[in-house]
Amino acid sequence: MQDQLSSTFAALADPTRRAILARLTLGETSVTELAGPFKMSMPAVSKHLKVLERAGLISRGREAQWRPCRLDAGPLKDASSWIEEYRRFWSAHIDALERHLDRMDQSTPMKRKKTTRPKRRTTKE
Amino acid sequence: MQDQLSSTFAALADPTRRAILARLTLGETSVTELAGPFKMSMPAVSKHLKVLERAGLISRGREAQWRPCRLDAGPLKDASSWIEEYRRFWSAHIDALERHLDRMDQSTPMKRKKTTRPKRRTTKE
DNA sequence: CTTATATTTAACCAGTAGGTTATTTAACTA
DNA sequence: TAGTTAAATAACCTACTGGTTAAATATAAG
Repeated sequence: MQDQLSSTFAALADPTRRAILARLTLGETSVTELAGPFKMSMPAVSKHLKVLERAGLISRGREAQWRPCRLDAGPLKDASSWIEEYRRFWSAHIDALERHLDRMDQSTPMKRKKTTRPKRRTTKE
Repeated sequence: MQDQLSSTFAALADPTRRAILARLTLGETSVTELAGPFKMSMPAVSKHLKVLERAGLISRGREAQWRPCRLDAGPLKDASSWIEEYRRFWSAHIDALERHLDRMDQSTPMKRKKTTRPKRRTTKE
C-alpha cells in the first residue's frame, strides 16, 4: 500500500476505528462485540478491522467460529515519535518567539526570483 | 467536515504533507518553495496546503503575491495525547503480560449467546 | 496599461474509502 | 445431516482523494 507511518495515521483518521482500538485496551474480543456500539453493519466493521490489521494495529486469532481481535499498539510508537518532533511548536508563545527570531535572523528567506523582496511586516496580518 | 482528531490524523496520513510540515519547522515560506522538493504540480501542492489549513496545522499570511505558510502545531497536541494513551500497550512484553492476566481474570469475556463457551487456549495460535 | 510572477480555482479523471445488502465460508449444535 | 451462529467476501453505490491541465485572480514591475 504505502509507508508504515501513512497507514498508521490513515487508520487512526476514523472515529469508528479509534473507538475499536479503545475497546481493545480492555482486552481481546469478538467482531460481534466490537460492532455492538455502532449503527453500521457487520461487513462495515469487518472492513474497519481489515484496515486496522493491515496497519498492524490489531491481530486476529481463531477460536472456533470467533475471530478474537487484540490490540497491537507497536506502530503507534513511531507515530508518536513523529508527532513529538513538533513539541516545541505546540505553544503559540513559542511560535511567536520563533517568528521574532526569524525577523532578526533571515536565514531561511522565501525563494524570490525577479521581483523585489517585499518588506517584512512588523505586525501580524 | 468531521471531528478535529480525525482531520488531524487524516492530514498526517500523507508523506507529502508531513514533509511540508517538516519544512515549515525551519520557518515560514512560500508555496513555490514548499513545492520545490516534489515532482507534482503547483495545484497539487496547493491542495495539500488546503488540507493542512483546514486541519489547523498551518496558517497563511499575505505578502504581496506570496502566501507564506507557517506551522501551527497546536492540533498535534491532542493527536499526541490520544496516542499516548496507548503507551502501556506498545511493548509486546506488556501485551503478553496482559494476555496472561486476562487468562486469570476473565473480567471482559466475549459476548456469546447460545453456543457454548470455547476453552481458552494456553498457547498462542 | 501591459506583462510577469505567485497562487488559486475550475473541470476533469482514476483510484480508494466507507457504507450497503446478499451470499459464502467456517465451526459448533442437535 | 440439517440448522445456527460468527465472520468474511462479493458486488455495488456514492463521495472523497490526489493528481492532472487550463484558466482566473492578485499583486508588482515597467
